Order: sequence, then structure tokens, then C-alpha cells
Amino acid sequence: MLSLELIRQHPDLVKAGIAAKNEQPEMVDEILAIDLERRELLQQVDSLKHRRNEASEQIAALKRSKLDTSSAVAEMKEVSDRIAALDERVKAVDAHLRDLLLSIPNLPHPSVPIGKSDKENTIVFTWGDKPVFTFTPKPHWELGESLGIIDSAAGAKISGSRFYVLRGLGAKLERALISWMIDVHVKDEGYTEILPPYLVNRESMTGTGQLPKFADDLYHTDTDDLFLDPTAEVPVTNLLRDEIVREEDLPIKYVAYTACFRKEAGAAGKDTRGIVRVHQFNKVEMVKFVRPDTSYEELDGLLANAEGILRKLSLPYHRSKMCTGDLGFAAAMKFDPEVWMPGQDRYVEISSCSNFEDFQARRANIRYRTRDGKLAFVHTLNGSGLAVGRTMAAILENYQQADGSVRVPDVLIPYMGTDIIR
RNA sequence: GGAGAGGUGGCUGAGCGGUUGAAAGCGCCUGCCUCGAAAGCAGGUAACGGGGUUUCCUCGUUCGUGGGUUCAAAUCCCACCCUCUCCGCCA
Repeated sequence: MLSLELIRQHPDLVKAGIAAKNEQPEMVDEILAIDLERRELLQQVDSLKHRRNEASEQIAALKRSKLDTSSAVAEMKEVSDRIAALDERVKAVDAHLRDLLLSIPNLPHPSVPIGKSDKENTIVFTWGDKPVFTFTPKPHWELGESLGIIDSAAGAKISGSRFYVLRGLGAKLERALISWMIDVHVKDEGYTEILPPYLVNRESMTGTGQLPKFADDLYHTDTDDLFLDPTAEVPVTNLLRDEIVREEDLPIKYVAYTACFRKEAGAAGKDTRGIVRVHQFNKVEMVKFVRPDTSYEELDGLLANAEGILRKLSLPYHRSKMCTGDLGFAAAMKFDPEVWMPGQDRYVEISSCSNFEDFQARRANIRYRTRDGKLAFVHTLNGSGLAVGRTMAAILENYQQADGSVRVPDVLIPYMGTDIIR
């Protein structure tokens, strides 16, 4: 959510930012009109309420001196009726204004390159040497099937398309990755581990920005109006919703594993093979709450933490910087580390690290008290560290051998109890 | 699922139709004291929104949420949500 004050004072700047995200800048004019109407209504109703408050005191005084109050009471009854009518209009206008404000995207940071789509993202740098094979490397779905560790047919039977079953060392590798990633972030990088609920309420989804605009991508329970997490970002960020933290407690750094559930509504026909685009996947997510003046520094740290996992696994990757058109709804700046998949001859997004500045903090009302006693919104950031299913796919493709077996990366051997999957 | 208790400021917790934006305590801030600190003493300390002569003044709203009664609601009534205790069920 943007501050109304910013929209009032710099409407053109806000419009430009919205346009850069390929959204509708006309919303700004609508907001300004409604804001004006709201303020006019408030002036009327507030002065009536002032009168009512004064009259109430007079009536109380009359009663105390046992005098007649009937004429004053009759007059105030009329005033109260007018207040009720105006209050109803204020309520409607407030709701409309709030709906509009919740539908406005965050503004891109001024340094983010303008661009229409992911085609205009830029590669910041590339790390690692691509593995050299004496044979044609296979995609992970072929390896997974021949090794008997990824079973897409079983997933389709028991759930539907875009579901899969892991078996044996495949299941163990997934579990090993989750444990190891969390251990790295906790032991080496100072994050606190969180294991949150997978089902969250409407307020939480609104707080991080999934609602109201992206309901189509979410799984929803009709009986009690709960939503399945599309990412641990949602429950973990909302951990501090409506809270006030102390400045000296910032930054607060959480890491959480959850399963993630996404309808992939707009992805028909895309990535239909393998396990890179599915309705349920595992992810280890890092979430930070920081002082506003430090948030871009903290974004660098977050990227280093996400990419550290790739480096420890010796997986080649590059860092992609999102242009304005590919930032998404809530981010002011975003980088996607993308891992090399030799079996598919392409890079695949494996993490996404964003600074939301105060956009989520405003929606979720997450504040901190400064050392001189004032209240201010924190900045929030999050990044995958990493998407676990895609990490497994990258390991299979990068560590495969001529006979179809897969070496286990060194750091995972203690977690796997073996150095080879065959 | 059944029975009961309860949701009040940064925190604990009083209040149960009008003088309560809300006692008291804790915390925090300022001053005195001190070489400095602690203790002690004195004072201050909610958020959000509107208006203005915009380091301040003023008005309004807010006591879980939403309705209702009333000239007037933290206080009375209704519904819902949440927490705690006990019972039932259950991994």
C-alpha cells in the first residue's frame, strides 16, 4: 500500500511508477477524487459530532440539577439522525478508497530499469563453470524416472497434473536439502527458524499483497475461508502484523520451510514436464524486517545468503535483475538467481529476492519505535533460500554421470548417508 | 462438539450508561541528585483521521470485530472471531 499523502502530493510520480509496472495509472485520479469527497464529508460529520458532544454534556448538567431536558433531547435526536446518514456515506467512501489503495502496486525503485517484460531483465553476473559432459546430459525428469525417485504418473493418479511423488533417495534428497538449507541460514547467517501454519486467513493474504488481486492463483477452503500458503513469505511476514517492535531489535531475520501451493492459473502449457512448475512444492524462505535506511544493504545480504546455497552446492548460476515490468505487484526491487540446467540447456529461476520497502509493512501495519519514541513502518524483504524441488532438479542435471547415476554434492553427504544415487 | 471465564494503551490491569482517552503499576523520556550510574524525588508519555495561523493549536474516531438500544455506550442487548480452563473426540 502506498501512503495517501504521497499520492496527494506527487500524483504524477505515482502514475509514472504504476505505468512502468504495466498497470493502470488512472486509478490515481479516481483515488484523488474519492479522497476529496471523503474529506468534505468528514468536515460535515465531524462538526455535527462536535455539536452532539457538547449537547450531551449540557444534558448531563441539566439532569444533575434536575431540570427539564426534553427540548434539548429532541433537538439532539435530529442531529443524531443526520450523523447516522452521513456516517453511512463516509463508510462507503472509506471502503471504496481502501479497495483502490489495496489495488495499487508498489512503485519501482528509481534505479530499476524500465522494461515491459522479462525479456528486458538484465544479467548482473554469472558464477561457476558449467559442467562438461562426455555424453548428452538428460533432463531431470528422465533421470528421476530411470532412477525411480520421481514419479509423475503416481502424482497425476492420486492428485492430478502438476503433482508428483518422490520415492526412496529422491524423498530423502528433498528432506536433506530442506534440513541443510535451514541449518546454513540458522547457524552461519543468524536467522531464526520458524515453522508456520500452511493455511492462513484473508487478512494475512492481504497483508503481504496476494489479495485482493491474485485470488485466482490461490487454493482456498470454502468452509472456513482459509488459503493455502503460496509461499512462507505470507505466514512469516504476518507474524509481525499489527505489532510494534523496538528499533534495537531490528533487523529481525526468519527462515521457514513450508510446502507451497499455487494454482499456476496462467501457466497452461508451460513447463509441463518435470518438477519445475507444479501445484505443490517445497521451499525454504528467508524473511527480514529491517530499518528503512538499511533495506538495500539488507537486500544484498539476502542475495548473498540465497546464492551461498548455490555456491556451496557448486551449481552454476547467474543473477538476473528484474526490470520494472517484471517486478511483480509488491516489490520495489527484485533479483532472481537462476540456476543452470544442463539437461535443458537453459537457466531456471531458483530464488527470488525482493525489497518491498514499506509496502507490505503499511498493509500489515508492522511498525517499530525509534530510539526517540516515534513510530515508523519497517521495511520487509524476502527471498527463497532456495526453492527445494528446483534445487533437486538442478542437482540431478548437473551431477549426472554417463551411467545415469547421480553424485551427491559434498555438503549433502552427511545428510544423505550416501555419495551416490543409482 | 459441550460447559464456563475472558479479550481495555508499548506491557500488566481497574472501570461496568453522562465528570473515563480511560485509575494504578511496569516500561520509556525529561529534570533534580551523582565524578558517573543505580536508587530516590518531581514532571511527562496512545494511535489514527480531518482542519488550521503547522516544532504547535483544534475537532473527530478508537476499549476484539460487526450490528442494535439511547439525546449519550468501554459500560446494556445481539451475532461473529479469538484466547484460557474443564469435559468429549482424536494424531
